[in-house]
Amino acid sequence: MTVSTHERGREWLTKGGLRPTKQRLSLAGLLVGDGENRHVTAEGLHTAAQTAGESVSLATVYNTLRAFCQAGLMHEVTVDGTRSYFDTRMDDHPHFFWEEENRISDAPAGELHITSVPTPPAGYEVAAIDVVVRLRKL
Amino acid sequence: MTVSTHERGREWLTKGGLRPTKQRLSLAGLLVGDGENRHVTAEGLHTAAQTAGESVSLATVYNTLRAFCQAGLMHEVTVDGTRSYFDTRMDDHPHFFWEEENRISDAPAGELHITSVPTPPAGYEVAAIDVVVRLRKL
DNA sequence: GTATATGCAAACCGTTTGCATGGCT
DNA sequence: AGCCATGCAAACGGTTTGCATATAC
Repeated sequence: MTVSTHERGREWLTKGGLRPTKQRLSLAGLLVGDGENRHVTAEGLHTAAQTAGESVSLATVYNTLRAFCQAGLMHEVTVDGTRSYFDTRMDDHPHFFWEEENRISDAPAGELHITSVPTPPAGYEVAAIDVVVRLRKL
Repeated sequence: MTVSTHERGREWLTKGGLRPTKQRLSLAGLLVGDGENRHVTAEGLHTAAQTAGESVSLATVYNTLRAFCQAGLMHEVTVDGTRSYFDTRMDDHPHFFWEEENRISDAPAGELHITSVPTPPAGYEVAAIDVVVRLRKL
């Protein structure tokens, strides 16, 4: 388990052309170690690292997440002005935002379809379409 | 012009059940005085008020925008973690986000259609669907 | 008169940065 | 050896808050 987790993290870093330092391996392991997509906040990932006994400073978590995004390994998702969310899944897809838990997750595939994307104004292109489905407890 | 601007602002406040103080009338006039929808940041509205010769403190702009939202007169739009945008148009509609100008506007009506909204998980309802089309200069 | 809105400045919170130290290749 | 990542703490920027004053009803 630990072995494959680390291997996966290491491969992931290699794919992004990033040097496999101890902290990056720790964080990469937490993010992609089990092959699932993950949605984290910097704070949350920092806590997860502490809990796992890894020593990574909060500043490094921020820097590392930024490096992962620049390397094309992750995605920043904006759903709430007060926090940044980072997603390991790279294709453009809709998210659920659980308002009372301050949490995001992928919206079930195929349940939301966008037809007829707006024509961008002259001189502009559509960089991405962010879709956030806000969920509220009944 | 000035007269009808003020009247519109006053009516708008009344509709939200808010006391028509001098500052609220100023801001309401700037927001809905010409009957158009507006997308503002707190900072931007504050500057607009200054320019118009109205004296409103930044804290009051924030408090007032929050009051307008709570009263159901406006909407907060999240497109960028670093700033809050407020929209006078109340129906659920997609936005353009102009990345290099840090500005939002309504996406042209009818050009984006969402079919088959995701089924909310048991115990939850869909509060809103936020759609942001990010535009980048070519 | 009473409740509520305003202004100011200070607190706040998530995020970023400067700089010295330590690790990777 | 040289470059780059890390950690810490301090700076940062947008937003909120506490408290005294002023205003609407």
